[in-house]
Amino acid sequence: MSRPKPQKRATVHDIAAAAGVSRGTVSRVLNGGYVSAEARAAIEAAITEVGYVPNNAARALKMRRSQAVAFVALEPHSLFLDDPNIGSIMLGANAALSLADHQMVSLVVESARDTERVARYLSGGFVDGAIVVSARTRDPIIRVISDLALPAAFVGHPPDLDQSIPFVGIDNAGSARAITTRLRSGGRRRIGMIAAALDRDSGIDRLNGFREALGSLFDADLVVEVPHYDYGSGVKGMRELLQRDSGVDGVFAASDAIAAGALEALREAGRSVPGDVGVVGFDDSTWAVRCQPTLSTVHQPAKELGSCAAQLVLRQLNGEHLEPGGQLLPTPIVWRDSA
Amino acid sequence: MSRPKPQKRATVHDIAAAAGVSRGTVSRVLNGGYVSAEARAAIEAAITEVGYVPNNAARALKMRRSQAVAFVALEPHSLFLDDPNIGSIMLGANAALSLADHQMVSLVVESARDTERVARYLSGGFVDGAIVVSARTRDPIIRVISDLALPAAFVGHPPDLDQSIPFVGIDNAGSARAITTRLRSGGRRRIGMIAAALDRDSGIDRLNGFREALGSLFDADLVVEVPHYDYGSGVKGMRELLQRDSGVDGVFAASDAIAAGALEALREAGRSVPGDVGVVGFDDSTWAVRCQPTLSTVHQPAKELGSCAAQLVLRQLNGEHLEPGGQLLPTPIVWRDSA
DNA sequence: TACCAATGTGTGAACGTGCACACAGTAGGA
DNA sequence: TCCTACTGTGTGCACGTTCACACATTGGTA
Repeated sequence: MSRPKPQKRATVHDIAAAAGVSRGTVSRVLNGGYVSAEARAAIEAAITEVGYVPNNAARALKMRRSQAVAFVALEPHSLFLDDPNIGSIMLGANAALSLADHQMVSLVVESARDTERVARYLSGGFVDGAIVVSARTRDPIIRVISDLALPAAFVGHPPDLDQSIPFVGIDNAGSARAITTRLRSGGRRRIGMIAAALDRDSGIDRLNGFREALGSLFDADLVVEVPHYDYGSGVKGMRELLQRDSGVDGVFAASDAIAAGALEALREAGRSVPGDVGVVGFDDSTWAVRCQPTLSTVHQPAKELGSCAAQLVLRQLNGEHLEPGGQLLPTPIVWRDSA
Repeated sequence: MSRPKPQKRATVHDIAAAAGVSRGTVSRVLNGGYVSAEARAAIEAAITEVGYVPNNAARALKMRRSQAVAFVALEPHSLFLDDPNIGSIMLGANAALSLADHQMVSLVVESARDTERVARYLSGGFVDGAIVVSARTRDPIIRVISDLALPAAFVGHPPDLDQSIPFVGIDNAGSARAITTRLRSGGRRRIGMIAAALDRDSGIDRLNGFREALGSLFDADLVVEVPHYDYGSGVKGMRELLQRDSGVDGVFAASDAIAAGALEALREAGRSVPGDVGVVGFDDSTWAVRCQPTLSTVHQPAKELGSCAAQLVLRQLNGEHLEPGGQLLPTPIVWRDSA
């Protein structure tokens, strides 16, 4: 595994020599400062001629800044493919970082091997900060960031999140309460839930909100737990729910993908939606409009979540001291056909 | 915008001092070499005590290698959200790079501003190579990579691709021909196509394959062009196709998302599928199984595309000289209910 | 004349790392 | 005894950049 060095590239020295000046002057042309018109012209000519590009690694070493921010997706396999929010969050973060002339680099964490490598990468000076999405309780990455005091922001927050790290999220409990209440106000009495991802704040809070909204109507037997927010979990979860109680007339699915799966299972079982059973989801993802019937759901401002998280990191990078805690973005309910 | 430097971090000097040895010995502990047992023990103790982490930026500068490979997604907005393949390709690439202990960093290019910044990033020494997905004809990024002679691989290849850059793809024309032929062999006569992304090789080749398969049956009037591979384009495209000829009995959609949209438009128009109209898609994405009816489609080995592209980059990084050209992965046809 | 400010340029040091080299001590064989 | 091989350690340099400083020239003012 002997790896040949890449071919030599032009440096500030080379263009200084070509333009007949010193490297200091070249640096001033690149970064601003007093430079005479003729020197500037000669240097710019030399730069375009040899096709010089500055070496970011050297700059990062000297400046202790890379102008890059990591976007860490702590996602198991299926989620990354089925969760439509992650893409929107990324695009929102990228847009905000782009405006501040920062490069977003996104890192996928799938395995333990990935975790260790990403931790090394984050601590190695290649990035100035990090946006962390969908962290689970006690994820090692959180520890690394906290130990390093790397400027960071979370999208959603795990229960044991270090209080010094700011976050942006939505009011999962409140939103779940609101949509469950509306479902209930339609006159439905036997309302179940397909709960998912109970190792994350989002999963736990949605379940809590559901329980609060039902009050005395709540029946723990009508809560089916599935591991992930995906379609397949929805199909299985709904089958299980029907088996536990064939009289359910309402279902709160912890995500749109789960709701779509539930619709499939209900079709299988010959139940009509919303006639026999009302179904509501969560996310307002592309799933919501392509289902039959279209889903009533909680709109999640994914793009805004991304850009807000980016802002939180950028503000820390500018030396601002953020008061601890986070902010919650509003989540309007979208009422469609499924309930 | 005065930005404070991050707090000082421990360096090799610090742990050398703490362990009572020289920096060279510390370096040998980290990278292998002759070190006595007691020196090693003292150094390792010092490392864990002060929580030392090596500075990758300095290492990258010295070694001219970063152990990182860029994954460049040249995707307009809608595609990144609607194309399920991009996620699988990413995961495949990440897995392969992970095994070789390389960090995958993915960069999103949405705007002209992004293009310029990503070009700078790629040329700045932060990555050793690049995987480029879904490049369009004459994309500036291609030029940058080619000028820099950055080890790279493409997933799919634009028509004017520099021959020295290897690629991995699928036989779009052959696959389109195959599935169109099977659709035709069911006895259908008025077969249309919803063609998309005609500024890319994939879009062009799928259209060509369709034309070849139909031969004399081909009617240019039954080809509707839409800009993207997404659901919305499918709905609009199918409406347009029905307007042009209400007698169509078969449709080849350039992607599963488009096919799903077409199903929606057909439902709107009161046509049954596959009774009145047979529909086939392309990608075998999650769309295919969640449609009603489920889609007959071309399976695209997204994960393998990602890992193959990663291998191509890794081989160049190991100094291997690749013969020009690319490789095409097989694409089995999956026959389901929609045709 | 002497002094200061403004403009323009060159030089040395440092960021943190890895590697080549020099050097020291020990052991074994001719 | 001398030469060589092996193990172990310290030092100087280079990677490419930016910044602080020194220095030079000009023109205006006390």
